[in-house]
Parts: sequence; C-alpha cells; structure tokens
Amino acid sequence: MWTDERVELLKKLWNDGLSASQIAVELGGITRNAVIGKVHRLGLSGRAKSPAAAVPRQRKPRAAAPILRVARPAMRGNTALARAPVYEVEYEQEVEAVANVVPMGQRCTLLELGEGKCRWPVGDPGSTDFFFCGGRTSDGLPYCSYHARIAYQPVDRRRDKRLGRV
DNA sequence: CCCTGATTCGC
DNA sequence: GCGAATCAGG
Repeated sequence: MWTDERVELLKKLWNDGLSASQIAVELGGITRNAVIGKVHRLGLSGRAKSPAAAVPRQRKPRAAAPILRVARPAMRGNTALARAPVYEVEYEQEVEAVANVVPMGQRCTLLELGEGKCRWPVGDPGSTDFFFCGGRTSDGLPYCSYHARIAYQPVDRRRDKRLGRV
C-alpha cells in the first residue's frame, strides 16, 4: 500500500542513490519489483549511470578497534609471538590493501563459504566490515591464487614484500 | 551466481 | 495503480 508517507520516503531514498532492493528493505514488506514499478509510475526513473561508482563504500570508520586475529597459516610459533607488535601494524595495512582489491561481488560470510570459495579472512572478525575473500579456489587449495601466494610465504618474505623489499 | 534497473501485462 | 515475471546488462 503506497501511502503518501511511504511514497515520500521512496522519493528520498531513490534520490539518495539507494538501489531498488535496498529501498524495498527499508520500506519493508515489499519487493524491489514493487519499488521499481512505483519509481516508474512516478517518473523518477533514470538516475546515475553507474550506481557502483555513485555509492563509495566506507572503509576504516573505526580508529583503534581492538584487534581479534584469526589463526593464519605460515605463522611460526615462537617467532610469530616475538614479532607480533610489528606484524599487527602491518597487518592492518595488508587488510586495507586487500580490502580494496577483492571485488564486492565475491565477498562472503562464514556461512556462505563452501567448496571452491577462497577462505581468506579480511579485516577484523568482530567488525561489520569483515568478510571472507570468496574468490575462486585454486588447485584444490582453500585459497584463491592471490591469497595462496600470501599464505605459503614465510612471514619474513611476506613482510619484505609488503615493504617493497622483494 | 550475485546484483542492477527496465519492461510487460494480468490483476 | 500495482507488482511478479522476465529481460538485459555488470
């Protein structure tokens, strides 16, 4: 039922650049088809050419969130502990870099993981920004080729690579 | 496959 | 007027 109120909200959200499905969720109890249909009838159709570019995703909203780290391969017992402070800082840089590389489309949650999806974790598991890579697994490994490359390098080499000392 | 908006057409 | 089904595109 399109009350004046809901139509008003629809106009606002549509002009704010939200997608039809997002608006459908906001309004509730309605499908994106209904939203699109209404948008057409209102003559609001035709927006920004590239919605993807129009909606820049936020990153690093939190300044100093507590870091909960997941276990990662290639960590070597004692030495890992010794270099933890340094690694911590660099890990955040790595996350930022990786987060900008992994396409939105393939990212997935824990429950969405499955055979053939890269299980590499990106970010702080406690954060809403956290996600698993979800890329195509390579050669039966649980990682995509990109992350497999990182996973099987010793910590030292990985750090060197990040610091441009390769 | 995930998603996007556009269009059609029976209700 | 409404929106599910379908289409075309990324």
